[in-house]
Amino acid sequence: MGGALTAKGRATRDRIVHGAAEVLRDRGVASATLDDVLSRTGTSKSQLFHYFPEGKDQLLLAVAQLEADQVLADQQPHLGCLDSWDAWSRWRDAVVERYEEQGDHCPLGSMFLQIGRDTPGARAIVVELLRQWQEHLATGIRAMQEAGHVPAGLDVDRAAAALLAGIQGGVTILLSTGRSDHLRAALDQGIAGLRPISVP
Amino acid sequence: MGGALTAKGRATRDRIVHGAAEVLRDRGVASATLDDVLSRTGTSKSQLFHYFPEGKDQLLLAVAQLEADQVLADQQPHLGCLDSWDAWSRWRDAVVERYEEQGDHCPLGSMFLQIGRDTPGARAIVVELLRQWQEHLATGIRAMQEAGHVPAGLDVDRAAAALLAGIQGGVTILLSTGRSDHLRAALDQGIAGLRPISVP
DNA sequence: CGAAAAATGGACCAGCAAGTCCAATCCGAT
DNA sequence: ATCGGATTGGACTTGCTGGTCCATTTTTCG
Repeated sequence: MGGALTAKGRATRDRIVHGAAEVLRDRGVASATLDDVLSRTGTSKSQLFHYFPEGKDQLLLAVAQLEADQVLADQQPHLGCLDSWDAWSRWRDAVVERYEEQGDHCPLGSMFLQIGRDTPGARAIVVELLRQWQEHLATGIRAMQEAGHVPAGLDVDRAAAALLAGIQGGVTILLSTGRSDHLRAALDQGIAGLRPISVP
Repeated sequence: MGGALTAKGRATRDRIVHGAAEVLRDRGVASATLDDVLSRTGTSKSQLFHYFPEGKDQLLLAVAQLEADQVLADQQPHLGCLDSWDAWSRWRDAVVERYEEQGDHCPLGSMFLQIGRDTPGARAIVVELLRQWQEHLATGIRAMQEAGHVPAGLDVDRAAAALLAGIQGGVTILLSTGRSDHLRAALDQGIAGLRPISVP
């Protein structure tokens, strides 16, 4: 596995990972089998185990990483420049749209049930995703603070944490019920909480 | 299955369901087998399939219902009488404590990955749980409103939805990271959002 | 070119777990 | 007591799925 990977090999490996991601999206983690992946990607078992010697878990981990990267990528460029109320609003819409489109499957969430949350690699992926996500939010809030749009006294990290929790929960509920009301409410309230108190 | 259940039969059925719940908590849904349940409860396969003719899914569904009921029960009596700021504070502490103790497993969440979210029964259970939960919150907010502790103009259902989303997300993050910061932040901010704007 | 390394095909294996079946036993009602 | 239905025991079947193995082809590189 070291560095011995030709261009062809890398291509095959990528094909397997991406194909596996598709299969997991379609069939769900619980019922997706290696043979599904093989037939979808037109590869053989020996190839799969050649590139993922540790088997299914290793493949799932690779897919999890792929999906994790996608989560933040799908929120760009909005998430990267939260420096005006308008930008926050556009980001909000992007988040709602992304998860409404995603439908009723949760590529990342399901994966950790299968792999086990305490696997060294698995936990690291989700922790790192959450960290980066929250950092982006905090950066945005600080930018607003410096521009005087958000009260200076506001606890940035706490606000970012609460907002992130609201999103997570909103998505969870969207997955369970098919309705995005909670996600919208959480986003709106989270953002509203940043605004300075309007003195009548 | 109809009404033909003697006292002994009912006892056995209950023993199986509760034993299954224990096994799922210990081993996790993914790796729990029917044989685990049997050896834990000292029953035989024919008994299990006698009381759950539709097999494993039916058993999991029964366990899911059990766990769903437990979620709200564990928040009582606080959740039922959210009529003062002090009561809200006690409820908050109860929620945090409950989920900190629960550790890193999510009996309900994991179950739906296994059963499939679109199973007729599965979705109904979680939807009903969320509905009741949110209703309790809304009732509490309305009580506070009538007592004049919460601004009359506040959109109760929206606030309850956002708070519920925050809790869900906080718990999700607690499960993933082991830290309860987000849950606490979401609860605090959600409750703080109810308070009237303090005019300096 | 030619050898070594990488990539590939696909048959095969092993184990496990859900579900079936039938015989044996218990229990309540007549 | 006894008859019928409820309950129980546990061996057996069946299908699937992750994983192994080795022969073959392709690529790389001196």
